[in-house]
Amino acid sequence: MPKQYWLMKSEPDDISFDDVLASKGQTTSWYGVRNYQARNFIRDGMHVGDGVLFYHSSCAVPGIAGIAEIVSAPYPDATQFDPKSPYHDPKATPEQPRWTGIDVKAVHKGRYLDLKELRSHPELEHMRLLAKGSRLSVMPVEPAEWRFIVKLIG
DNA sequence: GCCAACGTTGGC
DNA sequence: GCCAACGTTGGC
Repeated sequence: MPKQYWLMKSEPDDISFDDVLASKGQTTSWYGVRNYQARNFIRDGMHVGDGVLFYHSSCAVPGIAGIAEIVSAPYPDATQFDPKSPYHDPKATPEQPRWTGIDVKAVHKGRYLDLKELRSHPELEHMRLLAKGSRLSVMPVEPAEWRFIVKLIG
């Protein structure tokens, strides 16, 4: 399985890249994805060792905050079973889970690439993130885009 | 807070 | 299966 690349959005007011860097093992459990397309990318596409662009959304300066890595297999997102969680799904059961989580480790923080800069590079004009109306919180990144962005981050 | 774009729900 | 109504995302 060749290494694949992903972009994952987090609201920094909730969990920022720095928060993950500061946490135990620099690793966080990615939970709360409640969109089927995004879920399918996690459940069916992600493997240990895949690269992740950690994106900050719904904040003052949206952009790519750092590089991360998938460090677990996908597993049922525990918050779906928790009635007290905002991510609770009454239709999900442990026997028939509906939503998927995965462990993500922060590996490198370089220069912050804000959205305006991302849009300024012709090399990135076809990024799914930048497509009109794109709202997915988890999406694939092309290897060429990944290499270009990693170079920019430094 | 606004609003465009997209996803989901539910009546029929 | 259609589609209107509603909810959410996320940049600005």
